[in-house]
Amino acid sequence: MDGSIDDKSEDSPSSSGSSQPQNLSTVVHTITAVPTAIPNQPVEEDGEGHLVRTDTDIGIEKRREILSRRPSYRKILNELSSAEAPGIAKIEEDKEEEAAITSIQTTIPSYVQTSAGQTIQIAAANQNELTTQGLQTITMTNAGQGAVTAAAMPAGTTIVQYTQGDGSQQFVTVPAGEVQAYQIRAPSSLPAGVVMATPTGITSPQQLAEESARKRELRLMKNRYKNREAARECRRRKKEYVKCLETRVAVLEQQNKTLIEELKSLKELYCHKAETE
DNA sequence: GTCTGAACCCGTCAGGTGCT
DNA sequence: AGCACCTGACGGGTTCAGAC
Repeated sequence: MDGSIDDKSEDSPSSSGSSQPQNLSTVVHTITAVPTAIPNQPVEEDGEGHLVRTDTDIGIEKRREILSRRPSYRKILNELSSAEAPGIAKIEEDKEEEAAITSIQTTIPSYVQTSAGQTIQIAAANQNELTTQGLQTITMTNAGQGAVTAAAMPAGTTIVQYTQGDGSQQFVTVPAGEVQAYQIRAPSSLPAGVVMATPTGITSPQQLAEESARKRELRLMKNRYKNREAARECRRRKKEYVKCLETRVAVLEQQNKTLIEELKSLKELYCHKAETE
């Protein structure tokens, strides 16, 4: 790993526990390299309550063993439901779920990268409504702006404006001169709603390097988004799986009770019969 | 009112798995 | 081999109940 991106403060405003859509017009540009914990290594307490990683291979092997034995929740649950009693729901991508996923996809933010390596998030209420046709640029003169805005934006800052399908307008700002250097396009390789801005007329190696770094960052961003969704799904399935197991336990306990009762009554019947004979 | 620990949720990363 | 997907682990945030 070349250092992870600590984007919790801005890239993930919803990390507070509520999974709301990310705020409109959020500027996403904090990319801080921090040492990441290496997961999947055994952990020990250091005596002060702090967790310290150790290098014992036992933990790794154990985990491998567990991993190699454990199929996905989807598989487990589906097997359970096919082999077991009714009432245990199969995990499948029903239409409701698909609809939900679609709605998530259509509300994801869009990103435009600047040449400074910053990523500006364009939050579109519906990605289908984010069209290049709706894009306009306004170059600020820095005169007569409101106090806060003027202070935050240097002269010549360009505002990218786009109009959404519902008529509402969104603005993002880009440092002077950068917008002119970009073509806004939506490549098919990006997730829905992610707009990539590519500089035109790149010639120098430095620009190429910058561009490849930008592409890498966009790819990572795309992966993170996908993985975020995947993690949500995984947790949902896990919950469902646990619920299913709980239901199964309850059913089996009830069966057990019934069988014990049956055994009791049969025993009594047998004893009674033996006495009379 | 403040502290604290537990429970829960979320995003991210790494590594495994299955498919092409 | 490369890719997409899945899931465990981790760290951080929030909420809430109980102790002081």
